[in-house]
Amino acid sequence: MAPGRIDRARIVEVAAAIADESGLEALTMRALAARLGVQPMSIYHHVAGKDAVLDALVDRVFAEMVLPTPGRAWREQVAARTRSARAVLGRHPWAVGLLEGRRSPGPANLRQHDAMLGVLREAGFSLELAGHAYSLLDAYVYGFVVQEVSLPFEDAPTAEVMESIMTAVPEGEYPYLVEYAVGRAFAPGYSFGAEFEVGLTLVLDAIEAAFAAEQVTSDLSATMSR
Amino acid sequence: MAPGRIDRARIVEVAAAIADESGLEALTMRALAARLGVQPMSIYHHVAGKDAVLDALVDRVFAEMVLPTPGRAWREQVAARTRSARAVLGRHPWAVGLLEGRRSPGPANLRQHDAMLGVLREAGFSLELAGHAYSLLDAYVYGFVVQEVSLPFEDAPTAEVMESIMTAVPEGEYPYLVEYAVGRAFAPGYSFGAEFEVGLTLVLDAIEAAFAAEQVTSDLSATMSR
DNA sequence: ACCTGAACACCGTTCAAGT
DNA sequence: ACCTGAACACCGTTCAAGT
Repeated sequence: MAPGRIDRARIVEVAAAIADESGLEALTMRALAARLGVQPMSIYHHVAGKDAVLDALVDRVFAEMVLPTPGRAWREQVAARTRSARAVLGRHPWAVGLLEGRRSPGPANLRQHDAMLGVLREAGFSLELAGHAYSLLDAYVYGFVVQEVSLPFEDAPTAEVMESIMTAVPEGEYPYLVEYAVGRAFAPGYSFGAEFEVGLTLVLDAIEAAFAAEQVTSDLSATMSR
Repeated sequence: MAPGRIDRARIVEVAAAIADESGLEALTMRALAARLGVQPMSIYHHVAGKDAVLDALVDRVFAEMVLPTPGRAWREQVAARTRSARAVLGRHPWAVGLLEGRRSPGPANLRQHDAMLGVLREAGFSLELAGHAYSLLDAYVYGFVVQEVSLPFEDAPTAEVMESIMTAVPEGEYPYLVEYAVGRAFAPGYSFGAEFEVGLTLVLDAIEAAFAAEQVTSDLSATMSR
């Protein structure tokens, strides 16, 4: 591509690269322009402003997630898309913060919603229960990622980090927290990331149970109306 | 208080007021100073910088949440604190966005963690299961609030909003989403907020079942070692 | 000890001008 | 049609100075 030739897609692509590499606060219109080899004002010829770039960025993230496909094994489809969503949001840790307050879902976001509802509906979920299930699953993914990106350390804490945290805690102030840190969170082999599958299983179990209960009721009413 | 006399507590209090009234983007050091009746630079005498103000702001939010107290009825205690967390985060919609990437939990945050783990441990949860349960519950609350603050409308959508959303959607692109909107989300009486209790019940049911399963195993091993 | 004035190195965006 | 230069009204923060 010739320098100075830019379009909407390229702007969003470069914006994502900057955010991935240097964080959201490094993503300024001026930095974006510099990386595109163009003056800041040129960008405004292709997008309405920074907010439009951020909206597009969020939708780009949704586009990276796997789309579930309807079929008999709803649980596997839903699990796959939920794992994918978590992985994608983990790869772009700025994305979940960007989500907050952004009230204009893009096409990729809508497509995700549509596909998830489709899987549940085709599996036989009522409209109500499909809504409950999707809202719970999405809340879980978003919330888990929020937790992950606000851990006081990245990946596993080093011995020094653990030491500094423990000494910073006033003696006896947080007994259960200390018990948990010593006995589990700071124990060798523990990683917070592994909690994801545990929670996902609990959530899916709960949804499966609710679905089973619904099936029983609808079978019953079908029988009764016969 | 005499004008020009400021301290850390007052700075954080006024910062919260600005964010509540006008959003996070309105919270600038200069606006904060103006409202405190002081020059911008005076603030730096009491806090390290804007980041310290934001950290304090987050902890102020945690301090607003109800603290669970240990007791026999763990499920009620946990439900109460989870509802309280959701209500508080809903009252300060900027808070959940602030959480992201903030890796220095304050005392009120630690106290919340400690109290929740305390309730579960005193009820007989193993360290592992207490961790699973708390991580799931917190993910649910954070994620639910993220969803709530990124709905395409505030509270219930007006007829015009619904109309404009529906006409903006390409014909037949999102069949399941349209079905859900027409049949449920835009139906009279529906409010997304009500999904919270449904999801919370599912989450608590799942935790209760896991706890029961754990009790059975530990009773069994107690019997076998006799 | 606490507050201030001036300044620095940034922002996003408007507007009028270039080609 | 697309890009630019200069400017405006902001930011957070440093530094040296006041009281």
